[in-house]
Order: sequence, then C-alpha cells, then structure tokens
Amino acid sequence: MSAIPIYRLEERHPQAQACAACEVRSSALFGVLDDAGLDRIHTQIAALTLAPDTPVYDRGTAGLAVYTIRSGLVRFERSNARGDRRIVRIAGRGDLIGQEALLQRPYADEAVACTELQLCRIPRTLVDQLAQGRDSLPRELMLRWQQALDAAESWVSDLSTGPARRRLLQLLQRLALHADAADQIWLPRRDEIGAMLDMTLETASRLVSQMRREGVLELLPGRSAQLDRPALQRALQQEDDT
Amino acid sequence: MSAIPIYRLEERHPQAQACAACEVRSSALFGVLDDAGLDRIHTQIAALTLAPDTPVYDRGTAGLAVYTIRSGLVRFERSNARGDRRIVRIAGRGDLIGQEALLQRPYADEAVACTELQLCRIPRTLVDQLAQGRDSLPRELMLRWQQALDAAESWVSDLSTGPARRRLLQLLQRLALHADAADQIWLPRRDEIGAMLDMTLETASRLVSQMRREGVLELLPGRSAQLDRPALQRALQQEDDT
DNA sequence: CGAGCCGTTGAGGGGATTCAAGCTCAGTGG
DNA sequence: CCACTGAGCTTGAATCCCCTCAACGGCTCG
Repeated sequence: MSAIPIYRLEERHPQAQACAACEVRSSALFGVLDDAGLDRIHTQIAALTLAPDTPVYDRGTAGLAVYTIRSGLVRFERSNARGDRRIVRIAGRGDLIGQEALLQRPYADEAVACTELQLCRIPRTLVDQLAQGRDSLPRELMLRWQQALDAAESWVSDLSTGPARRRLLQLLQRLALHADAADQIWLPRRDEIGAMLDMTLETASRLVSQMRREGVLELLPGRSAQLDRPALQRALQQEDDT
Repeated sequence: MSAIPIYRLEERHPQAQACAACEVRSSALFGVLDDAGLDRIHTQIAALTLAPDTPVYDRGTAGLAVYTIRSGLVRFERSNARGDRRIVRIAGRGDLIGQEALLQRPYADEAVACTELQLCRIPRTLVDQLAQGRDSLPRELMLRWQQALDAAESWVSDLSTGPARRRLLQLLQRLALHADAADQIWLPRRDEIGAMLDMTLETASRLVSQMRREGVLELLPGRSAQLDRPALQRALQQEDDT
C-alpha cells in the first residue's frame, strides 16, 4: 500500500499524479511550480500520445494550446510558394512547442510527430492565468521573440532552398521590405550575398549581373540599388510555376 | 517659441524628448508606455549611431542590453566548425535585437550593421525593473523562445550550409542528441532527409548508403539506426579541416 | 602610381539533380 | 498460397548547375 492517505489519493486528480511524477518536470515549463501549484493546474493539462507522422497542429490554425514534449521528436514543416516543403526545425524531449498560441496567433509551422510522441497539452488560458499579466511588457517581449523565430525559420525555407537564382530573388524581395521611399534597397557586397544564400561570391556576382541585365535591378553607387518591383514579382512568379 | 513651459523643458531629459518624438515608438518595445512612463525610463536609454560594417555585439559576450532598431539594417552572423561564416538572419526598423541579454545569456550571434544604423540601447536592468517579475513564468517562457530561436538559426548555419555529405553528418550529430540508451537514433525517411537538408531523396539515399559502408551507421528495422559516435566524430572532423 | 579591395567574366571540373530501372518488403485479395 | 501492388530504398547514366581557379578592370587610398 502507498503511504499517501486514501483521501489524498482520491482527492488528487490522476493528472496531478502524472505531473508530480513527470520525468521532464524539472526541465519543463512549469518546473518552477511546487506540488501545491501543480494541484491547481493539473485538471487543465492533458497527456497525449501520438503515432509517427500524425500532425500535432497545422500551420495557420488558431492556436489554443502549447505543448511540452515528454518523449519523442517533432518536426516543423513549411512549404514555400513553389510548393516544395522544407523541414525548418526539430524539437525533442523537454521542448515547448506552439508558443505562438500564447500570443493568440496562428501556428507558424506544421508540427508533425517523427517518432511515437508523448505530449502535454497546456491551454493558453492556463498560462495566461499563471502569468497574470496586467502589465503587457512580457507580452511585448514574447511577440518580439516570436517574430525573430519566424524570421529565422522563413530564412531556411525561403533563402536556403532551391536553385541559386530563386534564392537571390527571394533575398531581393526581403530586402525590398526595408526599401526607402524611392524603392532603393541596400544591396550587400557579393561575398555577403554568398554568406546569406550559401553560394560563392562569383555565383552571386553572376546572378546580380543577370538581374541587372533583366532590368530587375539597377546598381547605384554606395552599395544601394534601384528595384523594379513588378519585374521582381514577375521573375519570382516564373520561378514558382514550372 | 514652444508651448511647453520653460521649466518643463529644462526638467525633461533630452533623451525623453527623443523618445517622445521617436518615429518607431508605437511599434517599439516600450510603445505601451505613456509619457509619464517614458519620463521614468529615459535616463537609462541611449541613442546610438553606427557606421556600416561595425559590430553591435559579438557572439559569446555577456549581454547587458537589448537594442531597438530605429533605422537601418542589422545582420546576424555565425561561423561553423569549418570556419566559414553564414548570415542567418537580418533585422530592420522596429525590431528588437539581443534579447538573449534579458535571460543573462551570452549573445547567440554576431550582430553587425549593414547600413548606417540608429539604435536605442536598453539596459537589461531597466527591462527587469519594468517587468518586475517576482513570478518566474515569463522568464521560463522567454527561455523557451530563445532556445527555439537558437535552434532555428543553427539549422541555417549547420544544416543548410556546405556540401551534401557534410550536411548529412551534421544532421546525424543532431539526431544523436535524441538517441536512446543504446545509441539508437531515429532515422528519417530519405525524402524527409531531403526536406531537411535541401537535397533530393536520391542524394540522401546515396549518402546514407555511403555512411553505412563507412561504418558510421547501421540500419535497423523500423526507421531507426545504430550510430557509431566515434566514427561520426571522425568523419565530421575530416570535413572540417581541409 | 602602385597596392588592395570589390566586382565581373571565362574555362573547366565536380557534385548534385534528373530520369530511369530494379530491388525488398508489407499488405491485399484472388 | 502466391501473384499483385505500391511504398520506400538503392543504384546507374547523363545532364546541368554551381564551384574552383584564373585573369582583368574600376575604384579608392596611402
């Protein structure tokens, strides 16, 4: 027989026992909570088990929960305009996934189980409750972090995928987001383009020249360039069908 | 003459005026603060201007501040074991950079000005003060976010850089982090390896076979494999010198 | 004016893709 | 029981894209 009094056994929700015994608890999100804290939250947390290749969540759907990985691997997938999907990250035991949900944002990737997967599902409202953020600074901070994460992941799926010409076009499109009033963009040195797109500076140079001949770009003195946005869009379009 | 009483003009710190007039204020980290709030913090915030190609901070140094970008572009660089550096992200106007500092962690990348750059330097202690986090949940959350960001950026610099063989070795090393007790790893399908490393499934297959012949891997039934860690380390080492 | 950085362009070779065929193996139904 | 099927993996041959090595021109700066 267990040493725990019988009324305690009955009183405690089965999930509370699971949480108290959880192997990843100390490294997990709520590791800082004590047993009493666990008692308050356990009823809202659900333990899930998923088979390999089943989705945890889909990109774009409204996120209502985050998940802690208790065992197994998860991969994050994105597909670009050309239609080919790219795996941009994996997460494993102890990692927290789907954090976009805390910002009431749609999930940024499709998350799929690699192996058999054991998860704890934590509703957004529960985290809100515990954070009790009257002051909105943490939220602002989290927003920044998520934006950085999103930028890093789309760097993989857009700028590190496919043939060199397409990667350069994607880069130009991204630089265009920071263009000034006259549609002038900052154009990196050729070796910097190489470091961004994983190509040699010669290849970068050839492609930039090609863009110039096609009228997408016009080089200006001082590391800047005039961009013809419609031409860029047309070129990108052409890359994406086929 | 201004409508502001002269004593107010003198009373207000010059930085407070700069903050109040800031063009990116509404989209910036402290956008939620009102004028009174600004009055409390302005003395600690410094406006900086950097020339192109000057570093904002270095990878690995202890972070004491975060920065808001008021104008210009910043690139984040990493160099891998082979010595070639890769740009893994860029940030622009309104973005917050160096958030690792809030967790008292070293900066994860080298941040360098692309263009002329205008920044606001915000000390970590100031953010702490405003967040007043006795409760450590926000910190835990931020930690998770930073881990995800770090994983995404090293995905670029490790798994999306260099020749196919090296990329696969890097992937194996990463999968080895999630190995079970007997050093068995989850081995993705060939097309999944392709989606991770941006190569065709045929190339992935050829390389996996090559690893098998070299004794780095032993294929096991059910999408798993036995890994010879020393052999893997040797193979990676060999890739990295030359 | 020579040195050095940056960019451009060419020639040749190599690594990855493309297209294709054949293999193993699990599941299915005659 | 076994042909049949389809998914996943492997391997070959030809092609092509990109890298490597190289030479050269414009430009700034000491």
